[in-house]
Amino acid sequence: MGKQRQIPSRQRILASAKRLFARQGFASTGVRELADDAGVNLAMVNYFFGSKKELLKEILADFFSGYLEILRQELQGDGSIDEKIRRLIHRAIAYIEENQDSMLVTLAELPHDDPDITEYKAEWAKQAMLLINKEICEPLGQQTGQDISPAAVGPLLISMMCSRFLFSPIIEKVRPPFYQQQYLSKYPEIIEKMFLHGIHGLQDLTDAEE
Amino acid sequence: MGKQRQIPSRQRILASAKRLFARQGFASTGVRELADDAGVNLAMVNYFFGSKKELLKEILADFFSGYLEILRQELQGDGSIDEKIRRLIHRAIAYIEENQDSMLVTLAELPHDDPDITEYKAEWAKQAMLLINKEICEPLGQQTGQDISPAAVGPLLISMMCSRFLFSPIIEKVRPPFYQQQYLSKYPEIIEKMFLHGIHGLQDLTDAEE
DNA sequence: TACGATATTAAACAAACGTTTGATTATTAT
DNA sequence: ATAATAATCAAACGTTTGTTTAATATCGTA
Repeated sequence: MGKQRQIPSRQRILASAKRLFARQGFASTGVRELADDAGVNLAMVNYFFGSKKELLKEILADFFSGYLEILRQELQGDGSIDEKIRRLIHRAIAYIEENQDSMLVTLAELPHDDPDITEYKAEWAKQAMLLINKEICEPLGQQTGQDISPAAVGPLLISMMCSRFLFSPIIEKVRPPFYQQQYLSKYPEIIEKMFLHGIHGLQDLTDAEE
Repeated sequence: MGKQRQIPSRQRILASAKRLFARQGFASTGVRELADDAGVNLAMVNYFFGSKKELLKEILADFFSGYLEILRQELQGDGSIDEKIRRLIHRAIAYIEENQDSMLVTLAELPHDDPDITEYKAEWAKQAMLLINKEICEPLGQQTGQDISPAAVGPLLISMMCSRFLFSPIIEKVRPPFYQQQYLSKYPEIIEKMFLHGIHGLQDLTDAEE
């Protein structure tokens, strides 16, 4: 039928889960609906993943580890702080765009205090903040004398990078008059400038590249 | 028993709903659990609100309209753009902090495409973007020559202001070493400086007030 | 007191939920 | 070809879901 025989069932379930969880929420998506969408039998979900919640955990863990890996690679590299931040933002946004659904699932589950999942999130946040503290907050503090908490900068950074994707389902419905195709391609640049120099730093992005 | 007789049932349901929806998610919170938490009979939820979803709608609509009202009052006031933005950010963050649970419910429901609720969100987003375009983007464009889309600025602004509250349930679990009481009181200032001048504009907030 | 309206209650409803089972088919290695 | 392993399937499990109903209680007002 519609189900592509090439792709193994496990991957199809995972792909459907990301899309459905992102659009309807984890709790609002039934296992039957998920199995139908993936074109597999109902029992296959628990066969491959053990339970519905374990499936969610895998989606979260995947997104977490991917983001953390980018954080490591780009922040521990060479160059000035600004250059590091620039690289990080551009790569992270590309990653978020590629894994948009996973990100939406992760973000929607962030405030929930399910004990099974809380540990994942806490461990991830801890490591991310350690990195940001060492590579951004401390160096920046030595330059300017201020001390800013990674507990403020970390959430701020990721919130800024995700903002477009969090609101895009809505914005697309308001298309005329405000949906401008142009700004999408400049999005990473906007976030980079905003994070470094705020809304007054956006001046020099209209024409010049970099 | 534990239920305070002074407060009418309808309000108690609403209060419990905000807290439970924020901590467990809307779909994961059963009507029975909600009724028990509020100390009312199961049937009272549908008696007052019609349905579980209508209850959610009321929470969303309340938060939406409150935010929009602040946007109107502060952006259409007197002063330079920077002053307007400053006022807006400080008042909006206070509002978000007061209605933290409502905000978390709203934010978690943002990406979901339930047709019943989508219209609410779209209408709200449209009006917010109209305001931001007229009072921020257009004036700023005349000053600096650039044109930035309200479809970028609107989501960015609210994402930045909410970042702390979105991650606070997690951050509190990572307390040592990064949870610093100090930064909480400076949070509105941090967001204000970040939005206007980026991370390099944070220098002058350590000692001086304003 | 008696009335109409509002509020509260216990009980029941069908539908959907996540999960498990045991049999059957495919696939792989011997 | 045969045995072992993995994958798929229909069916059923017991709960829990949101909602409704009809009876009762509470209250302000005439």
